[in-house]
Amino acid sequence: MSNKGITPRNEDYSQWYLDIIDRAELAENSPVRGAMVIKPYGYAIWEKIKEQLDQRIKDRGCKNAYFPLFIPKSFLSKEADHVKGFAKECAIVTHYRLKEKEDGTGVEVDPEAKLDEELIVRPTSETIMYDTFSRWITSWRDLPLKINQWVNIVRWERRTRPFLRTSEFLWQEGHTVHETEEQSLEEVLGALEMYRKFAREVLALETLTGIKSESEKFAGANDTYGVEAMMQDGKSLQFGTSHDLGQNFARVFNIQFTNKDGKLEYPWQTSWGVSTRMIGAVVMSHSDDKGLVLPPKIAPIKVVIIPIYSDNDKDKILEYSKGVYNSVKEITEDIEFDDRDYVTAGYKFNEWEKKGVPIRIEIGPRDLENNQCVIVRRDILEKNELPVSNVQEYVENLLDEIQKNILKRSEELLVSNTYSVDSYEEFKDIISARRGFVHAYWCGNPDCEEGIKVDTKATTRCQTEEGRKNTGPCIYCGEHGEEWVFGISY
RNA sequence: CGGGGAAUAGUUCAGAUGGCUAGAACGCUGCGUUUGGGACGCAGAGGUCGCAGGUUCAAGUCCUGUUUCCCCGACCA
Repeated sequence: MSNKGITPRNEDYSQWYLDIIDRAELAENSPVRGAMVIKPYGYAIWEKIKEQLDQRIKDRGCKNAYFPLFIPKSFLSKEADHVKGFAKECAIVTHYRLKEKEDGTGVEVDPEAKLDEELIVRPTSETIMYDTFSRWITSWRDLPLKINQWVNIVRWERRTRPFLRTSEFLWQEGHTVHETEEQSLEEVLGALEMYRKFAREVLALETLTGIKSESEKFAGANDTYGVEAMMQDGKSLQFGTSHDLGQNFARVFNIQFTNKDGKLEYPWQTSWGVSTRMIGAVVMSHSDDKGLVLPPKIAPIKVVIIPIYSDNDKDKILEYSKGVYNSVKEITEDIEFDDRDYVTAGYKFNEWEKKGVPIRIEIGPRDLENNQCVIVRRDILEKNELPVSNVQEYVENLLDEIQKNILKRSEELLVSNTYSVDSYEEFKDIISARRGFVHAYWCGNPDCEEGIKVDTKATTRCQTEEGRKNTGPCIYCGEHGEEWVFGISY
């Protein structure tokens, strides 16, 4: 299918996903919406992301583990606020066996095999992990405990959108337990900062980080912090969170430890996660009319080499370009040699651009003659001729340069779509005309927040550290308020 | 869960007022010519028109029911 004429501001972003996802046809009558198949190319992007983030998580002292997919219903009943946030959108296992239908037309659920206690397919793993933690932790010597897992989770969303909201998705969830409140707060902010830096350095995304309002925070947390990226249409996309859980879960799951003074205490906990939504953020932030633009650090294929030949010079050109291939391969393993002879060169150019491959090297008769090659960079689609002797060094620098340039564009997008307003009129004008991030004063009253949402569709995205210090009259009611960032969220 | 729309080839769709032996584009297969920006010619394969009833000499088209999908809200990462 063609993807010609896609504009970055076109809200039908699903066109950008053609190379990386597909849909699964699930059973008839299934209420599951938006079942997502991640294609090999899309999964390779995820593996790149995963590998680099996993290293950073381990550098923070976390160890990877795996906890069960199924959570006993009673676990979710323990934390009242927590269950309020998830109970309504869970998949529930009620039976454990099928049997053949008597008329021989297939299988049906065996009514004899009803579970005494239903199992919930994890929407997040706090409860199942903390039940175990209560047995792992007895002494201050067991702390801090830092556990991470890479798993799938299920949330029975009423409305799904490819990559941004699917009923099943992949993520990483980190869970830490600490002796003191200070240590846990340090962890919450540390994880948030890890995400912010990861977004900048690997995904080439400038983000806004800060604390969430009461209505936006995670059910069961004292405070939630978020990582917000800005899409090209000015809408905001939250792709990561970090929660200060306080002692809420420790109390209900009875996690206790004996401190250095011999006293029994509840520890302080955090949890934080990012999901496949990150891929959505990358795609929607960087892509252009020709397709994806992937930052080199997460591109499954960083360089593609396209030999251009006719029958009479085929062997010579293949041999020559293979030499260039071998040379570049010393820099990166993520390289593709596209010698398919059943599609034309123009078709290949287009195809690799659609997939967002950062660098393309074209080699044809002219290059063979001049001992050169043609290098095209995906981010700005600039074409250069280059002596083959310089290829290695040039490619290495260019990958770096592309990564930096994409980040720079992301920074500029965020800066140029960030506004400060004092009046509600001004607020409404900017939100409706440009969306973006709008700094404004808000008194903290949920009614004002809700009123603003009803009027403008904008919600509080987060409050930055400086924002807390800036005060002024609430744009909605005029009462004393602090500065918050508003935006329209995906 | 509210409000709209749609269901016909692998995909996107066309088939006013019933006449169909159901089409197009792209994709797919074969042969040949091509290959520096999505190549071209020729030949082919591919559909019980979402499902179930009904009206009619005749239903993709009209009626009833049903299911699914998409979009917009509410809810959420």
